[in-house]
Amino acid sequence: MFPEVAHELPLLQNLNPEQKAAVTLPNEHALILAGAGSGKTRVLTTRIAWLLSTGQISPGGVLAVTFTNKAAKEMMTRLGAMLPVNVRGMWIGTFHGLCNRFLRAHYKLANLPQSFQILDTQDQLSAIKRLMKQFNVDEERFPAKQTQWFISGNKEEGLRPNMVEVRSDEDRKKVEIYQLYEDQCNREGVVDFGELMLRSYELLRDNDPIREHYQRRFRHILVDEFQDTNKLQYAWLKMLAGPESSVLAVGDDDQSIYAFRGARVGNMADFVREFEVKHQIKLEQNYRSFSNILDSANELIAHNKTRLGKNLRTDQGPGEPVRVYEAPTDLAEAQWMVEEMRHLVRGDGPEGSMERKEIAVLYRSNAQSRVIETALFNAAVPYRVYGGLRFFERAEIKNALAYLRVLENPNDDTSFLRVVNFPPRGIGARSIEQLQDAARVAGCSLHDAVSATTGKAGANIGAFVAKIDVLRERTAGLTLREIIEQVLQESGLVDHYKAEREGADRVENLEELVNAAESFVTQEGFGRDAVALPIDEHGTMLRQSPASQGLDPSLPEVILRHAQDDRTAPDYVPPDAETGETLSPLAAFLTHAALESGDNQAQAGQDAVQLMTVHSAKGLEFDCVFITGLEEGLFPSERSMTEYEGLEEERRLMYVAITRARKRLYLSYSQTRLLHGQTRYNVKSRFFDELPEGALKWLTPKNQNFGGSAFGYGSGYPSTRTSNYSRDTTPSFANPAVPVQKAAPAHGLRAGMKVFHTKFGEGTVLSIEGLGDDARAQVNFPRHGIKWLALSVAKLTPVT
DNA sequence: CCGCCAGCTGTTTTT
DNA sequence: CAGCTGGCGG
Repeated sequence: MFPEVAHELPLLQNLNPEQKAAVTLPNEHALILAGAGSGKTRVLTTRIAWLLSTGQISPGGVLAVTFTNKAAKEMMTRLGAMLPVNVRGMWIGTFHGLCNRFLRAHYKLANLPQSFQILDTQDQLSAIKRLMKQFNVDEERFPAKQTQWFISGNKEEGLRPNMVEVRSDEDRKKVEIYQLYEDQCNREGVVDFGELMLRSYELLRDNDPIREHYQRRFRHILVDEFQDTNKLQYAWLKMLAGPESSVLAVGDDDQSIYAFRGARVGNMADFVREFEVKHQIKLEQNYRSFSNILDSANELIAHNKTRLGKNLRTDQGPGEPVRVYEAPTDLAEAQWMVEEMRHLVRGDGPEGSMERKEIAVLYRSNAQSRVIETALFNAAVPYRVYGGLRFFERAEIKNALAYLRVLENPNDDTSFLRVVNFPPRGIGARSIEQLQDAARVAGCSLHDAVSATTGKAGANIGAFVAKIDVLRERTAGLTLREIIEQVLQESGLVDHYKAEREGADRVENLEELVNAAESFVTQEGFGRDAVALPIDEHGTMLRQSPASQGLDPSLPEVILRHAQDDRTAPDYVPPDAETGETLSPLAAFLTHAALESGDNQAQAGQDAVQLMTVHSAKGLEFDCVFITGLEEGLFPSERSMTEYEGLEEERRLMYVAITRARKRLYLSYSQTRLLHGQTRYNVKSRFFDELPEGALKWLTPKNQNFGGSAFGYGSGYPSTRTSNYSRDTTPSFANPAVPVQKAAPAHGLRAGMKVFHTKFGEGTVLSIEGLGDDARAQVNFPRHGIKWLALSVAKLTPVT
């Protein structure tokens, strides 16, 4: 089948010209600049479906990579709905998930045990702490957190210890720790997230047959959220893309909000240059929001200097104006919001009632959720907070997993230490230290060092190890469910939490772990996350029986034909090519737990208002969105304001926030906010000055001061108490010039003001605290940095 | 060895 | 304000 025919495929119906162009691109590198709400995921999945159904590629030739499991799952679901193809056999997954799959397949070449386990961020930190203690590294000078950041940062740059540039003694020490950490991980047979990526990259780089095989295999590489890729991920993609491959990168530079964790928007420009990209398509048609919302987003983001350039448009009308609200306090802001929501849900607004789950409250930092939660709770409005600990990160779950990991791999010292005295069994720091010394001398794991330890100190530990070893023997041959049940019992975890006053939830979670394992086995089919390729270490593919290729028999003939040629698209766990050894269900489940940390909160099904940070809202959409705390120092955040780059990222963050809304958008801020136990006086965010006045509707007068005047809830509905202002609903509402009635503090300073100091020169007020003689201002002086100044002493004069 | 209390430190997050 | 960590006392 050829493109002319393909154009008639039902797949391509209802795509706009740009989308269609993107979906049917020739097999060459391409960059799709996909604006918010422009149907990005649809284009990606349709592209894959189109390639498959026109016979241009077989399922095994596709590699599609995302950042989150959620995105990967969505892609597979949507693809599965479009084509009767077994999506599990394709390489669709997260960067780390795919690297895991790759390393499992080539564990020998990667120098890893077949059942290597993955350290999450917590595990990594405790491994580093342990190591630093052991080597007497001064934790004052080298905080473990900072060391962790150093190590992961370098891995993400693709740098091994010997490649890190050393510019000071401190650097030298850090590199030394980095090296020791690597040795420790290798000894224990564990890898961290960065290692999954880095080792995959190096294996591809250093092994020609392997690289060439995968390059030949993956003729189509599709990358989602390309603007979020870091240096190593980019290098990895470059390594996988062969002369015959075409890379389709989809991204939006305006939605790059993860620079703080190593994402390089510059990868987009590099990609265009280094891959000699021939096709660049902009998806600017937005299917999500009304134009008042979209115009606001467009005008705001236009204030950024470094952009590839893109403007969203919509066919929908202006819709409602963007409502702006100023509150005297953070509590008042929250209460107003709750009141507003009740109207929306009750349905006395213009467009009928709204579901609670279609209302989202966004904020810059998690700390802001507290006041809002209080207000919602008091008003008995159901709500759900995103963020916080995910299922597999909870302490009780991590403890259970640690037992399981020690069963699977006795050399996993991190896990060993986590549970050696939990539940408490009389093993103290003293005995553990002894054990660690013994292990270091013998150059073995803690587990193996036990037999060498003698005396009283060793007795308890000996009992522990014996218990683990017995458990390992006894659970051999049992199902995953049975293994976990046994471990939960025999470890004493369940009993321990049952005895605890508030342990009921934890016991429940442990039971939930059994369920999770059960559904992992039945639904997922164990080990499917760890499908290895039937290829030997010379890069020779091993032939599979067609029946085992996991293909739906109802597939279009053309796909089947291709699939039969493709010997590397199985959907089951292939054994090791030499020994026939395969990953145990337990090891597979542990991998799953590390790579997919699970949902973060229960009661997902309930119709509840959604609370989350702007970051976690990325990729989601809601009928109604409240963006709260739009204050200088909060959003944009204080820390970002010193550098221009930082401010641009804050602006992109705001852009992401605005574009989450479909129908209704509220922006609010408060003059006063309780932060770190102190009242802070804030001014409204500069972002307000960057929005189109015509699209906004101020529910409170601009710059209103709340010095005692009666303050009504400006809900915008005629039926409720309103302020005297802004009752009309026309989108092009021009704000009347309201006289600024200021009861300004004696010093007359506000955050955001430029001031002059006789010694430090000109600076910007970041915040003001305290009243009267206690009043202090935090001022950022370009020359001298950020200073706190007592206003009764320092003479600051405003600069105009 | 366990529990308590003082002191500190507070963006954003996925894997 | 609050949650967490680490140090110290029982």
